[in-house]
Amino acid sequence: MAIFSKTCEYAIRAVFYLAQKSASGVKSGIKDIAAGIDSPELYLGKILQDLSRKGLVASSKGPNGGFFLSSEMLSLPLIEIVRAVDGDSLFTGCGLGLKQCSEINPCPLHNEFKDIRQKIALMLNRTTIGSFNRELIEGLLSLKK
Amino acid sequence: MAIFSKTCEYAIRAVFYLAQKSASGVKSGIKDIAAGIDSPELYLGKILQDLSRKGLVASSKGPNGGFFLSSEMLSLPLIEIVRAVDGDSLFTGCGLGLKQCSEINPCPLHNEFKDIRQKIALMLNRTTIGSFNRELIEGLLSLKK
DNA sequence: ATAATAAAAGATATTTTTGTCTTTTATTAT
DNA sequence: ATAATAAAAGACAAAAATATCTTTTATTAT
Repeated sequence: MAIFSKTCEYAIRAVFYLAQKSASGVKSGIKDIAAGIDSPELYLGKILQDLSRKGLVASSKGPNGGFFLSSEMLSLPLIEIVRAVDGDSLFTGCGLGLKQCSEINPCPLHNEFKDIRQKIALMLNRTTIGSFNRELIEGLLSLKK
Repeated sequence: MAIFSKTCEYAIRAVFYLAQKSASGVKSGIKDIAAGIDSPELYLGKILQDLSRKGLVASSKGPNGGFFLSSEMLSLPLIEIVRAVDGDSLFTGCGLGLKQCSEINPCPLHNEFKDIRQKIALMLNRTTIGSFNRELIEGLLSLKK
């Protein structure tokens, strides 16, 4: 198992890609993005449509159109993307899948998971969508393969 | 998304259930276990068969038969179950799904994930299958609902 | 106005995961 | 030996996630 769904992995890689392009004022078509992050083009289209409806990425149609991020979007924490795509089960769900797991009715790993979930949330909260622009532009970080 | 697959959640809950029963020398049938952890009976059968083949749980057929854990099994770290069911992608895979992500070719979240994966592995390494027997017997911990 | 471009939307297909059904095999008690 | 019990195994089914195909809508440049 991975931490994120495949859909969410594509979404995160796509917004990192867009962040880097948007910082220099460039819009990107689905084709570009899919090539840039090595994802299935049409599937990625669906994902970005969804993020667009939710206001986490911007888009414009027609010639010279494409997807891009506003400066406000660039400074959103990455957790917004994860929440939009995978929901918040990663941050609130029981590690053993119990619906009624809670402080007063805990599963065996309740406290252990509380700790781990919190660390994941903290990491995703302090990482903004635009965090890695410099390293991405310099080619120090990879979004594909 | 959850950290573990549903299959793995059932597997962990089942071994915790078995640990508690096995500590008092009792074998459990699939029906018992499924009722004890609120899981689909036949599906759980498959999961336990698999763990049995891999030597992580013991079983005997026929009247008075059932599943149980040896004392060695009781002291195995929980990570053995996770590895057997979900593989080790949780501990080694890239958080963004990149096949070739590594120290020299890192994804943007490489270091962040290294840290988190390590914490998960640590937790699963120091938790043994029998860790929670006392609390389970006393009814302080829940394995169902 | 028209043609070209690119996202949006809806329908469909494939794959993986989860769950069920049926038959077989091993063990035990009578 | 026989019947009852319980796991093992194989085939099948349903649901969810992932991926693709086709048509529509909006925008821009000519």
